[in-house]
Amino acid sequence: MAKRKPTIHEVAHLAQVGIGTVSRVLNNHPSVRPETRERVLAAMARLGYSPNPHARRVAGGRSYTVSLVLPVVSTEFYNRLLEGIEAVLTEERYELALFPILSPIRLQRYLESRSLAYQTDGILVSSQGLASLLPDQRFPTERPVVLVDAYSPRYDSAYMDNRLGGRLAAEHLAQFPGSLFAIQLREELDEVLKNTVGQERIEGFREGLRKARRAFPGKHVFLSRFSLEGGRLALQYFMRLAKPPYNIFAGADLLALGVLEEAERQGLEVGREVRVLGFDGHPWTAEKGLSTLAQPIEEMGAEAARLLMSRIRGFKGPPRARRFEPTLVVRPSTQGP
Amino acid sequence: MAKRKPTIHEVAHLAQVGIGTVSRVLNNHPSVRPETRERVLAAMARLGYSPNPHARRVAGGRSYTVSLVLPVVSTEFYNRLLEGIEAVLTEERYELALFPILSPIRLQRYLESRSLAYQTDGILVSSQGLASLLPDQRFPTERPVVLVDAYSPRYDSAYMDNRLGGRLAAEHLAQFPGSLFAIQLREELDEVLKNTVGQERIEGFREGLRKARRAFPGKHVFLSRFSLEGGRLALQYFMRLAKPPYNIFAGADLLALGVLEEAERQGLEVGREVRVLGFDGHPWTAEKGLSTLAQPIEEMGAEAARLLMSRIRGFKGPPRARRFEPTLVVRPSTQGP
DNA sequence: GGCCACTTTGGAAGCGCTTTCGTCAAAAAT
DNA sequence: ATTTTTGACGAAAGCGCTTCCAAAGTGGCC
Repeated sequence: MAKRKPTIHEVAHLAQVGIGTVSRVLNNHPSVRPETRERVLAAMARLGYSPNPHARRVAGGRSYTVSLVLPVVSTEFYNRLLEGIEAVLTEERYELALFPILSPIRLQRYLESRSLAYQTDGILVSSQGLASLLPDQRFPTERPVVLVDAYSPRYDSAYMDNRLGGRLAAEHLAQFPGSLFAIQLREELDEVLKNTVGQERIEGFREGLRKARRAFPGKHVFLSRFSLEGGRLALQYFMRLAKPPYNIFAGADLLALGVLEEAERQGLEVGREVRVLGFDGHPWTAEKGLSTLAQPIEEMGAEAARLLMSRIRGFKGPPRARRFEPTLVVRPSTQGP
Repeated sequence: MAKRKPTIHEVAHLAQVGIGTVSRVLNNHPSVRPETRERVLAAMARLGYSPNPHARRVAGGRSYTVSLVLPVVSTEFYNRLLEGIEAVLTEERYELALFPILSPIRLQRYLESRSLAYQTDGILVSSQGLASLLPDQRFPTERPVVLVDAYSPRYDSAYMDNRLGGRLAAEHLAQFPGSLFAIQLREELDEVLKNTVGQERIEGFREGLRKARRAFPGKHVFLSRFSLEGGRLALQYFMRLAKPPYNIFAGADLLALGVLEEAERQGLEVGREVRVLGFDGHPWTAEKGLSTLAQPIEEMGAEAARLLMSRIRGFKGPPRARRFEPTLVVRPSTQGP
């Protein structure tokens, strides 16, 4: 009963043009007169037309689809990353297929799957952990690969300078009296999928403190999973080590939030006795008054998508690297109430 | 340079048959003589042929793809669920597209997307949280929907009887001396995406204890996120409430593991002073000696896939419900070392 | 005014399959 | 032995698009 979806022919008929012209409008081909394009677009709107992607694919010999391989970890992070990627792809009339890698086995299976051969014109691989699992030689199929939130000299990469973030954290916190502490993020996933961001951030922090000539003993680092509880346990641990004030660099916003909660429970005044700085720049940090290192995640995603599209279009140059910088956002949690 | 992939024509030529016959072999059509089928299969193997899915789709007018909408939570759970689903789909020569819903917004967007209209012949929606977000009237497109790990009278459902699991836990733990405790799982995600499994399990537990005439005050329930730390904090909390032995029903294996770790730190003997029962039946519970309520997750996934395939094939009956039961697996954590 | 070089357009060919239709031979029924 | 039914299969007709090619239109320039 459901009436068939309109095809390119109906649109062509209604707009009084040939099917070739309709197709050209669909693909943003330059040689269509503006007024013709208008007519065609109007006809498409009238009919509620949208192209059948499968037909496009078989005719065009391409999939018009890009896939994203991602570990399943921080949802908020990926939410934002996807925003950026999709913004670009939509413009390009491309679709996105997600491949959440829940285990190394799945990555293997994905790489070998027929999906790759047909479904995808290019592949985005996110996270250093997954990137390091990529085969050394060359990718199984000839599809271009771009790394996002990861770096390798062998592939185009769009990555975050976590080390710089650590240094900025150090510069900021070093100005306050009291001892310095850090919570290092340890990824929860499988060994093989583990990320290196936690380590990088701490290394940068250490580097910055050295430059500022501030003491930072090894035991002042608390290793924690990505969880609220981790932040609470960290503050408890720090309190056994030293007296206030505490200046804490948390490897992630969620950890910093845990610190805030625990500080309240312990009756410590945030911004004076406990200063804490997060990492990520999630929207909710604003309302919580949490200082943080904001990451331009969407921009990073968008740039990765652009790099991939240029490869799909045939770009052949050597691997390109795009570095993104976190920026310090100061809020009450590190400047008093 | 990459030589073109072989097509159905080459296979037909090599096997000395018509292209129609090759297609029939591909689709398990009954009217092909076994020896002919052999010849065709041999030819496909020789050429390394695999059909172009896009061409199938445009010619067949179907997508040969099913999509799974899932919240991103417990990785291990979904890992196993996917095993079951894919086992069935592979047999059916179907593919699976994943739609991890990272936020309610994304669900909305997905339901409205063109993807649904073309990419998918049917939809699996997992988790009660997502299921309850489905539109009340009817699904946007006419595609069949099957719920997995969720129940609704309006859709075919394959679901786990979590309440039964709770009752089994109660029966088992009630036989031991000492007080009874429970850790209730609270999902971490957005309010809207939250699951009800934690609540169901505890309700069943409560029910079972009532039947066994065992006391179970409200404060004996510790509410926790899905994390190792949650289990540790829970045991600390219970220790403030009562003396050993503790008989603990943890709403998830990971929480139970946290209890085990904390018990060791506190010097409590597992199996005598602390008895703990998990939920899920993950592979690693065996090596940890953890008693658990094993869920037939793969079977549930497979059954959901079957329900969906039958709908895709045109089955029109009223919604069907398939209930799956967790089974008690007793290990040292609840029977002494 | 006439010629050339673009620009714009219509339509046919083809992408690799599924499916329908008709044929032919073998099996079953008369 | 003849007719009818059935089963196996080849060939052709699409599926809805992209793209190529040739034709028509447009303007600039001498």
